[in-house]
Amino acid sequence: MNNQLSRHISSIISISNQEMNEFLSLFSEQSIKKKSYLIQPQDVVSREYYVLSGCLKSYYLDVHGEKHILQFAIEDWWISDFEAFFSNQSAKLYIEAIEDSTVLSIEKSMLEIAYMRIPKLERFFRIKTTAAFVTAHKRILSTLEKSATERYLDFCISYPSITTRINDYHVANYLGIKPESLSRIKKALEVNS
Amino acid sequence: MNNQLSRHISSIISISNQEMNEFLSLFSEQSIKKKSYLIQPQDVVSREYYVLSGCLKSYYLDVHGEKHILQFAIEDWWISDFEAFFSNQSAKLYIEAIEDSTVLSIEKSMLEIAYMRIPKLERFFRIKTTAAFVTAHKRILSTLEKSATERYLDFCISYPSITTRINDYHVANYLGIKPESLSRIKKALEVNS
DNA sequence: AGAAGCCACTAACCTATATCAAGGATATTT
DNA sequence: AAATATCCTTGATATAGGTTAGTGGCTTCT
Repeated sequence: MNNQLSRHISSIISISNQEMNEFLSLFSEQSIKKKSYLIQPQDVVSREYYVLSGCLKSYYLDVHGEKHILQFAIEDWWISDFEAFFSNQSAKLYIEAIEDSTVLSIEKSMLEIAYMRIPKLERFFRIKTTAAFVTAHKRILSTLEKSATERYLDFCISYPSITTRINDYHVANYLGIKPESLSRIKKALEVNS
Repeated sequence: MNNQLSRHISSIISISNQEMNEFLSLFSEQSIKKKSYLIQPQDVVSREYYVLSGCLKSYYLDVHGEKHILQFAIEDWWISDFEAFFSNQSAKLYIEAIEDSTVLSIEKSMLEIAYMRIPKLERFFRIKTTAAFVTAHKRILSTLEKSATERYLDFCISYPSITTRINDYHVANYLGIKPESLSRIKKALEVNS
């Protein structure tokens, strides 16, 4: 089936070819055009997505109309409205493609069946979730401790492949500052270098 | 062995008495006095902790000497320097008791053995980690979207049992503001109520 | 009970980032 | 290539929260 996802899984757990094929058969592939949505608020979130190519973002649109980006996802990353997916709530987030993208997705009920048939998958997703949890904690610490300038520099270092692909206002939304402020921050950094 | 932990586990997965006892036997119990530490920076973090009673916090002390609280933990919560624990790095965080507390702890190598003998535990910790991940994402959104006043009110609603037990400067450290600011915020809230 | 330290509050001033407004630069579409 | 929409930059002004400093009231220890 899909080589990219199978390599991704094999890098974390060992699993027989038969089990791998059985699991991969539960995924379906879809293309999504830039600026269109995989998920919008109120949707039932029955799927999580694995990115084969392209770039997407998940964000919350607050009552003032401000976007707040929770995560970006490029090749080999997983994305969904995880709160809604795990808790069977309706979506609060948008998942939007910021480049033409291709994703694989699996439905929650299929995933539960897979957990029963192939218990090792619990381990795979436990380890993936643990890494995501640690990343989220790092981001919390970063916002508590650091100035917008420092967070911008951290972002550029942590996600160089994303920084160069997306517009600055996405980065500003992620950092929790206004595009105008990011512009000023970048200007100040140029002067000092 | 320990009833409290066994109830906690049984609320999430079903597991035989024998497996439960085998797992619980891997934990050791310890008491810890208020203001003393389970973990300090540079420590090897080989254990994660389950709180039986009391209250602890995990925090990062930045280069300016500011504390930034990542999490509190009261009865039935898990706490550790998870980044260090999962990645086998030395600690960056302090875990400090803010009340006299009792905890159970398990060593990482023991946990790995338990995963092999009782694969259902992968499921238990996957589900716990997923919940923690979702909580962390909510906190990230909260800091992106909300003012300090709103976050303070959210905190009081989300963790009423913690708010009443700890000093305000802990809450300020958690919210990412100064105790002086929290004091002003509380005063402003009184006037408007 | 007295001393010491800790914690909450207040006030005046300071700074980083937001807000509002406008213009210029780059992409994208036709 | 022109037209249009997006994106970035800049300036003037506003504001939330930080900083510094002082006071007084609690705890906790002896």
